[in-house]
Amino acid sequence: MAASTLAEVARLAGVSPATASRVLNGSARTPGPDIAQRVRKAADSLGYVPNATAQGLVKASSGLIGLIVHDIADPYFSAIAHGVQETARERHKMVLLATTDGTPGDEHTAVAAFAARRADSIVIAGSRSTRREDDGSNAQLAAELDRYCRNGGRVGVVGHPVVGASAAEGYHVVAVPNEELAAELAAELASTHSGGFVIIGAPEGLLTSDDRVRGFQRGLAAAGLPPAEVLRTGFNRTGGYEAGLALAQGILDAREAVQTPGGAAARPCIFAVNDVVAIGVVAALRAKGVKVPRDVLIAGFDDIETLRDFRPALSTVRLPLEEMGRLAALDGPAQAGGARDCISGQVVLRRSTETVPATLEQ
Amino acid sequence: MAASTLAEVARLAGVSPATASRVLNGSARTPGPDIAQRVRKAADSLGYVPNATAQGLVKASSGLIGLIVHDIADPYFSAIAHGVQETARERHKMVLLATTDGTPGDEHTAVAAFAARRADSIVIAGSRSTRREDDGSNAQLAAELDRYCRNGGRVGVVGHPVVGASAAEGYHVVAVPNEELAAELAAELASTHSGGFVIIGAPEGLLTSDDRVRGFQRGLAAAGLPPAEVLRTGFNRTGGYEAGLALAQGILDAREAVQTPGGAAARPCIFAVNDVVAIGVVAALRAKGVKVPRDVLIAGFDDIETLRDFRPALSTVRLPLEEMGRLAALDGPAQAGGARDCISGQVVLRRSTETVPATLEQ
DNA sequence: CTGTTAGCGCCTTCAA
DNA sequence: TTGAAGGCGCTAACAG
Repeated sequence: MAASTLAEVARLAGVSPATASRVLNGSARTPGPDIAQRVRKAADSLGYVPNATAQGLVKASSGLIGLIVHDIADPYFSAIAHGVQETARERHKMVLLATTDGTPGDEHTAVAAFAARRADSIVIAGSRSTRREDDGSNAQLAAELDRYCRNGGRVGVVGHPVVGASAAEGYHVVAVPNEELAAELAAELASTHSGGFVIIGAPEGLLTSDDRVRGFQRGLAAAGLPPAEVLRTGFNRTGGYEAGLALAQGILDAREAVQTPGGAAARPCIFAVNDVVAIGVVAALRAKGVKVPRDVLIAGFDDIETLRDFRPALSTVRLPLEEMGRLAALDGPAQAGGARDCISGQVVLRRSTETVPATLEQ
Repeated sequence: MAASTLAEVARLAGVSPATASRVLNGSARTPGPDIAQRVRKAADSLGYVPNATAQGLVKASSGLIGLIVHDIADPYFSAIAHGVQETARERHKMVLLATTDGTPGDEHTAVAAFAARRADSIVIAGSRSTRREDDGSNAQLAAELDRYCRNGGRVGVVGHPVVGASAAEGYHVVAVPNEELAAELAAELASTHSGGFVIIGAPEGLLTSDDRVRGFQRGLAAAGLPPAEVLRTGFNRTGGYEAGLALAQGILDAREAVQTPGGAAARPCIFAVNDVVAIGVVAALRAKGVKVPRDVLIAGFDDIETLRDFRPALSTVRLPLEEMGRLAALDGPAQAGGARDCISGQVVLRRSTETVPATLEQ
């Protein structure tokens, strides 16, 4: 049994569908007050719910914002989703959700699905890749987005522009100064830490990770330090955990070795390219008996909500995740001219990189 | 500029729209191979994207699943959302997201919006309330859902049935044995813990919280213990934090007092009605210098993903959150007969309730 | 196997 | 101010 239609309401109210339509939606001005009353009563008694699908067909706008994330249960993405949702709310739109599990090939499918539903705009979060194996997916995604924009759709991307996408009308990037912030972080750490540095990054070709690695190295260089060793691993907690396991023994050995000569000066400092990875690293280290910051320092990136109650308190770079989502869901940058909003982050040092003498640590 | 239409494709291919439609979608069987080829090429060259809106209008199904949560950034809800998304994926549907910030009044609005978009089904997560002030919202929500179901919509609710909703066709509850599990938890804790118990619950009338409080008390009673004191606070981290602050001084005082007589036997055990609240409590306690489990034991409920890396490891009741979402998004219970699926949970004891002698603790 | 016809529910010209 | 007519893009019946 289908819902009642505008025609039924009109018939019951003894008016034409057109009139009913004018009353029930804000078409210019509501007709005669008496008529309006009748129509409204009829609609009410029938439990009339306007068919947004049909409305969307005749109007241009569908009132939908498409959102693409890797995993909605990941705190990084759910924070961004929260921001997108806020924009949607204040614009009286709804959010359509698609998840890709990080598979680039699924992105263009999602875009096509959104385009098919005539979403007013699309927000893409999640790291871009320039890896050889993703060339095909990138091309497909770029083509799909291009077409979508050409048809009047708006696209907001969090982080990097989609690889290969032409800077078409309606294409909008919320840029994150990953490199600069990573450099700042490195500078801050270098100012208090004298030991070696290790970077735990995602596989090369993941732009977000690459930027952060590059920035961190640049920061070290600027401080006159040698480049950090780079470990490549999965861009998630599991990847971090594996990297942590790989590092643990070395750290313990080094600690033993140094015990004799003098002090804990040699404890290394780890930079994980995001908090989720950092958390995985810490978990592995803890499992192996390595203590932070006693035996090793560590910093992450993003400042996800989870960190609020994570111990040891993790040094990181705070990103305004919700605002990034909010901005990406808007139709374009605040200032006209370039299709690019740039947000700002902030280095946040916490206990995980405190370099107080080891003897004072528990 | 609008996207190209089926008619354009048909014209370019020199066939009728009907034929083009048959080729581009799986209508029975694709027409002549040569024709099909032509149509496909035409569609390709025009960058044709079928208009799902129009398709939804003529067909019954819109391919949409509506999901209502309090806050998508809350790990409890994002885990459920993940499950819903999984079902959506395997059914080739998309998820429409609505958030209410816990405001019951927003729920019926969201349902109406979903109904307007002709969502195939709606999933509602988030605690039901029987508080007086929510009577109106409950009634509106029940009415809206009823109408939606009558029109052929399917509703899946996580936790409690919507207050006042008639058990209509298409209405489906994924029941959580909150009371039983809380009782089990109490029993387990009572078997190793001899001190007093304190429950930190949400305001009375929030069904999930009420069930857990009741179950916990029942479990204590079954173990021959007196009922726990119940503290009412907000059903979120902030509420937990405030409750924690309120408890901290008393715990410290009690600890001092007991120091003289004998041992740490009197340290209390806190049961927070969910993990998020428990985390807030722990944060407050930590800020006040109260250590867990040295000075106080604490357990939560849900086993959200965040707990994986939370220290001290928090005792809790594990709920299959993703599966709950998955089930709620299915059209009905596995076994026919009653519109009710019941999932099962499991008490998980971790360090936060370990009762080893205080002297062995760090 | 293909093309024609008739709507799905609604809005927006137009004419009255 | 109100009603009638046409069409948004697509599909499902019918014809041919």
